[in-house]
Amino acid sequence: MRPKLTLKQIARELDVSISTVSKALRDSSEIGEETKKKIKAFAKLYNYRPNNIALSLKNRKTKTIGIIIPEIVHYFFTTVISGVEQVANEKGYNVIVCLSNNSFDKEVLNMELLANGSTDGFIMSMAKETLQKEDYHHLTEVTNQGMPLVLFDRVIDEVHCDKVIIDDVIGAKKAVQYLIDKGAKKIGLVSTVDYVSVGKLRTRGYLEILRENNVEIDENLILKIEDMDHSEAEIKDFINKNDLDAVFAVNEHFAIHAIKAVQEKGLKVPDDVSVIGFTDGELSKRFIPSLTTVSQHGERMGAEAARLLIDKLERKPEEEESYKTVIVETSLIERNSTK
Amino acid sequence: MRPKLTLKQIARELDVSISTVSKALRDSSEIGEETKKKIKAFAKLYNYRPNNIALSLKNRKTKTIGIIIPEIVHYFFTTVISGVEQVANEKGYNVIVCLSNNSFDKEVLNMELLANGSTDGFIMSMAKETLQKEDYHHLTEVTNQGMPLVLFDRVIDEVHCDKVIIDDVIGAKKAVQYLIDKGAKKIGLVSTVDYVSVGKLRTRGYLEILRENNVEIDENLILKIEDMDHSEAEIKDFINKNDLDAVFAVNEHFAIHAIKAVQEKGLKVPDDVSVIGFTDGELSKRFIPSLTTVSQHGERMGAEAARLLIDKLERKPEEEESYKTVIVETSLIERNSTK
DNA sequence: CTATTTTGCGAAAACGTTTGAGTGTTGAAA
DNA sequence: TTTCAACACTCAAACGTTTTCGCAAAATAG
Repeated sequence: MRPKLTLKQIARELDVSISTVSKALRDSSEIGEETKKKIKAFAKLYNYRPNNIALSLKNRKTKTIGIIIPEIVHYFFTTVISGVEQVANEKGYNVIVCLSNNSFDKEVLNMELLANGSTDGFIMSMAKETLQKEDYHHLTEVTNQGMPLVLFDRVIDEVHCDKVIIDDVIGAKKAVQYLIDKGAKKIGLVSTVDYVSVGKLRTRGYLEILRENNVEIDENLILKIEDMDHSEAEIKDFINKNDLDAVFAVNEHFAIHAIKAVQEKGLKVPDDVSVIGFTDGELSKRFIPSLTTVSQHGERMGAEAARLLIDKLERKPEEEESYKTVIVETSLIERNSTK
Repeated sequence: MRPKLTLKQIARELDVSISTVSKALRDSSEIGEETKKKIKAFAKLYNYRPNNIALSLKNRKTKTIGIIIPEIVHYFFTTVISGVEQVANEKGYNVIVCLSNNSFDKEVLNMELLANGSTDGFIMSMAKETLQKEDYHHLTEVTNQGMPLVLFDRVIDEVHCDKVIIDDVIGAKKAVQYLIDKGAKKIGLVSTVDYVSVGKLRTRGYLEILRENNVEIDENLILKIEDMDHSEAEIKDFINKNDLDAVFAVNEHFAIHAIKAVQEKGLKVPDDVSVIGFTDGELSKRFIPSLTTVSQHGERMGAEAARLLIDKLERKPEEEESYKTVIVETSLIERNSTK
C-alpha cells in the first residue's frame, strides 16, 4: 500500500523546497528549466495529483455542485441529474447528490452538511414536507451566506433565487385542449392536493382551458389524491363513479392507474376513453397502450439549472445580482392512449 | 450577505484565542465554565458550523462515499443508491454519485477526481466499456493507495476487493426451472453478449438447469443481443422464427420486447407463451401483463455494499485484511406474464 | 509565607496547497 | 571595483480546523 504522493514528499525526495515543486508543476517562469524538467518527470512517474481537499480549502471553492432531490427512484429526477451532470462536467464541476426522501428534516440536514464547505452551490427540488410546512429558513440561510441556489420543478415564490420550471399551466392546457379537439366532452382530472405546486398549476391549466372553451366545470370530475398509497383505489372509484370521455392525469402513475381502472370497468383505451399523462418516463413509453403525455424534458431542465448555477458561481462580484426564472417548454407526445 | 462564521472570527469577537474557542465548543475540561458558556452562546446565536473541508484536511478523511455507476436513468441503479444512502447516512457518511455513462475514460476520470481527497472509498459498478477493455488499472490504483473499494453487480475476479453480487446463475436457474415446472418444453433465452458478466452468468444458469432436467439444448433458441439499439428488431425476428413455449429474458427491457413480439405475432402472453424477466423495476410491476421476474433487490445490495465499505473504513489498521463477497439472494416474483 | 498543584488559557504545529516577498548568486554595465 | 538587474530558488503566510505543549496565575498545602 502506497499512500498518496504530496508536494512535500516530492520536495524531500528531490531535495528542493515545497514551493519550488509547486511552481515547477504549474510551469512558473521563476523556476529553472532543468529543475522543472526533473520535477515534472518525477511527478509524472509517480503519478502525482494535487489533493482536492487542500485545494478547496485554499481556494475557498470546491468546484462541486450539490443536488438535493426528494427521491432518486424516480425517472424524472434521474433525467434532471443526468442533465446537470453533463453541463457540470463540461465546465469542470463535480456533482454531489443527496436525497431528502421528501422529509423536511433530512432536507435541512443535507443542506447544512453540504453548505459547510462541501459545495459551491445548490440545485434542488423541494421535499413535499417542506412545501407543506412552508418553512424555508434553510434556503434563505444558504443564500444569505452567498451560496447560489437554483430551484427546479417544485419551486416557491417566497425564496429569491434562480429557478427552472416548466409551464405547468400551459402544459396542462395543451393536454386538455388536445382532448377537447378530439371531441371529448366529459374530461376528468386526476390531480394531487394543492400544496404540491405542480398539482395546483396543472389543475389551474385544466380549469382555465375548460373556461376558454366554454365547457362547464364539474367539480365531481376532479379528483385530488391526498395519499399516494391509496391512489389506486381512489382512482378506480373515481373512474367507476363517473362516465368520462377522457382523463387528464397529472403524472404517469395516476395515468396508468386510470387506464387500468377503465379497462377493468370493461371499457377500452383509447376507443372509449382517452387518457393523457404528464411527465415522459419509461412507463409512458413502454406501457401498452403507450401513453400520450406532456413531456417535461427533465434533462433540459437539469442542464439549464446547471448553467444558471455556474453562471452565478463564476460571476464577477461587481456584476449586479439578478434572479432569472427559466421556463422549459413542454411538448405533447402523442402515443396510443388517445385517439 | 453574511459569510460563514469561523473560529477565528469568534475568537476575535470574544477576545480569546482560536484554540480556546475550539476547545470550548468541544466541551474540553481545559476551559472554564464561564468562558465555555459565553463561547457556546455566541456560537449558537450566530449558528456556527465547522467547515467540513478544513476538517477533512485535518483528519485526512472525508466521511464521504463515492458511488460510480454506468448510468443513473436506470431503476436498478437508483435502488442501489437508495440502499447505500440509507446505511451511509445512518453511520454519518455522505454520498457522492458520479456517472460513467458506460465510458471507460469517464470512469477513470471520475475515479481519479474522487480519489484525490474527495472520498474515503468507492462503491461501483463497472462500465460496459471497461469490461470489454479488461483494463482495471484505475481500480488497482485506488486500492493500492489504501482506499477501500466495493464492486457490485458488474464485478470481475481480477480485482481484489469486497463485492456484492446476486446469485445470477441460481436466479436464472430458478426462473427456468419455474418455466419447466409449468410444462414449458421449448424455452428461449434472450441474453447479452458474454463480456457483460451478468449476461454470461444468467446464460450459464439457463444452460445448467436445462441439463439438470435433461432437456436438450438448442443453440437456435438462444439469442445474444450485441447492440441495445437494435434489440427490438432482433427480438422480434427471434420470436417470429422460433416456436417457443416460454422465454427467459435477462432483463426487463428484453422481456417486454419479447412480450410485444409475441403479441404482434398473434399469440397471447401468458396463455400461449410465458415470459420471465430479470430485475424487478417499475416496468415489471406496471406493465400489462405485469411481469414475472427474478428480483435483484437493489436496495439490499446497496445497503450491503455500504456496510462492507464502512466496515473497511473503520477497521483498525492492525486488523487483518480480507475480502468478502456478499451474495444477495434473488427471489422469483410471480405476476401475470407466466402461467 | 513559601512551595506545589491546579486551573485556564494561548502558542504553535499539522493537514496539502498556492503565492507574494525575500535571498543569495551570477554576470554585466557603469 | 561598485551597482544593479536577472535568475533560481526558499520562506512564510494563508485557508479553518484540532491538539499537544507550555506558561502564567490562582488555589492549596505545608
